[in-house]
Amino acid sequence: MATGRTHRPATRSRGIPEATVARLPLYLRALTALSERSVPTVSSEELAAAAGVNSAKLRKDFSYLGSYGTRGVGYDVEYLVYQISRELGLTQDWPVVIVGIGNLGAALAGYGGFASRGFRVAALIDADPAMTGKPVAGIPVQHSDDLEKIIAEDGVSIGVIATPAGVAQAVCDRLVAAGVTSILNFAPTVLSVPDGVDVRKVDLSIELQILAFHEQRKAGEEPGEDAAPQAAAPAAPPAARTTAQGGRKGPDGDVPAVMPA
Amino acid sequence: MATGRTHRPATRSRGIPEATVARLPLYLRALTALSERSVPTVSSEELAAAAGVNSAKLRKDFSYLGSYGTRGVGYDVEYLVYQISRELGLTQDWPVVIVGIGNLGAALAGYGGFASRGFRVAALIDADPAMTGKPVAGIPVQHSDDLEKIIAEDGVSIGVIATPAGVAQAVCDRLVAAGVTSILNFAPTVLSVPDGVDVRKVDLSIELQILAFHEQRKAGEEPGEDAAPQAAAPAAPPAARTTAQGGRKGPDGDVPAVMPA
DNA sequence: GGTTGTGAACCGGTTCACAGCG
DNA sequence: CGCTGTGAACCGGTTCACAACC
Repeated sequence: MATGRTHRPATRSRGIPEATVARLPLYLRALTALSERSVPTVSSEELAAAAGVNSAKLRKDFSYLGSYGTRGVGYDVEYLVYQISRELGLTQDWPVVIVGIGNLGAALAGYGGFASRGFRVAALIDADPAMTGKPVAGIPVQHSDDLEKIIAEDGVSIGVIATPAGVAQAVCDRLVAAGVTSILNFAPTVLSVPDGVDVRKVDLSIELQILAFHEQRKAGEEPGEDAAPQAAAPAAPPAARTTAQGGRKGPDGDVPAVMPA
Repeated sequence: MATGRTHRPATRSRGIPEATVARLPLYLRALTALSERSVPTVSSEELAAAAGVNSAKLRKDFSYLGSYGTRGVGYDVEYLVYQISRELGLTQDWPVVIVGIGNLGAALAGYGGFASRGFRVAALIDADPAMTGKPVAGIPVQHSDDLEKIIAEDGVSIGVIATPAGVAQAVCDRLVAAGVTSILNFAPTVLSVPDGVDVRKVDLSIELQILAFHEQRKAGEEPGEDAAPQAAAPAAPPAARTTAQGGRKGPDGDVPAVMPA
């Protein structure tokens, strides 16, 4: 989530927890698969397994949508597919623009999951004049000069930013000014937007770093093998750290005398 | 589930909250930018703004790492960069394999943020023999037959899956069997892995659906009443389902074909 | 003065366990 | 019976606000 608050004006009626909303697409995917196999009903247990969550959580999630199940039986697959789709707003068509048609943008344009589920790539936009007119994934790239016009004409409210980090904020500002109120950001930058605009980010490098953290810990936990290869440190002790870490240090003493040098 | 206990074996000492870990990369990025501008110190307030969080949260996060700040002054940028890097395990080199060199895989291979920060693309792997040997982002693609060998030889512990959903689980299984213990999954599937293996997923379509949910709500909030447009509803209420169980829905059930798939 | 570090209150979300119902 | 729906306990994380310290 980005800056400011946008949510819940005390509207307790439509109050679906954010965590639940984030899982609905997961349930929907599992249900769609069941639907394709013509499975008529599922129990919370089965569906939960397919979605990779536990059944209590799933039932609680569904309870926010209403009582769509049948005790002793389970959930009607088709019915639930429809209810979740509607709740997520997928019964309507969402035109989306992708800005920045580099490797990533091109990959996104061709991504299958994009076209499905009510999302439609309304336009591909790039600042490079050499790209203009070139079809990518069957859609001709348009020049960013026309960004505002494109958004207005197609009534686009969702924008995907796949530009270099350096221009992401500028692109974001233009998108927002043109009327976009939801942004999916692939650029490694923190975007700031006015209230009422939602931003979600997808950041490869952050994900990898989180994995590295756990990976490192796994290595350190193993028997004998001691962690912390402790590479050469960029020598940068805290300015006036002279008097030692007298008081508290960390959760538990951290490494002895943090001194890199 | 052998021990039921998975990760975090009562990690009392090194107990950094998961939410904090997820933010460290963000702080690191902001700090790196400051470092490049030769800024010597930052206050929690400034750094928090740059990272898009609030300062209390940032200070609390840092408190889990240790007392690395100076009261009345702030944090030493270089020192903090080092400490966070070390905490995240970025002071060592992490060889990574990318499996599935389609549009997305190729984009990832060339992604800048990948190479930086201690991650190194050790190999690109694809099942298509026509791809074998072809250089992508300067790295020759290898055939998936050699997956196990590649992982063993390079000591790869992090794998990125960018294959079609249909083969993602199979690829995952092979990666894990070969010794990979952290997986970043771009395929729209729930992967199941044994205990001790971490999986993080990046799912474009889920992100879009979450945005659509909020977008829909924004549209509905404007007027005083929240009566949804309500498209043609499917006849499948749970109540009347008493005996209808046997008569299955069959091919085009009664629900509007909301999605292609 | 300024800013960190942190106990304590608070809040959202998860899990438990069982009542309710088919 | 079996399975859903949900109140209540629980837990992790966020925010508050202030004491500790430079």
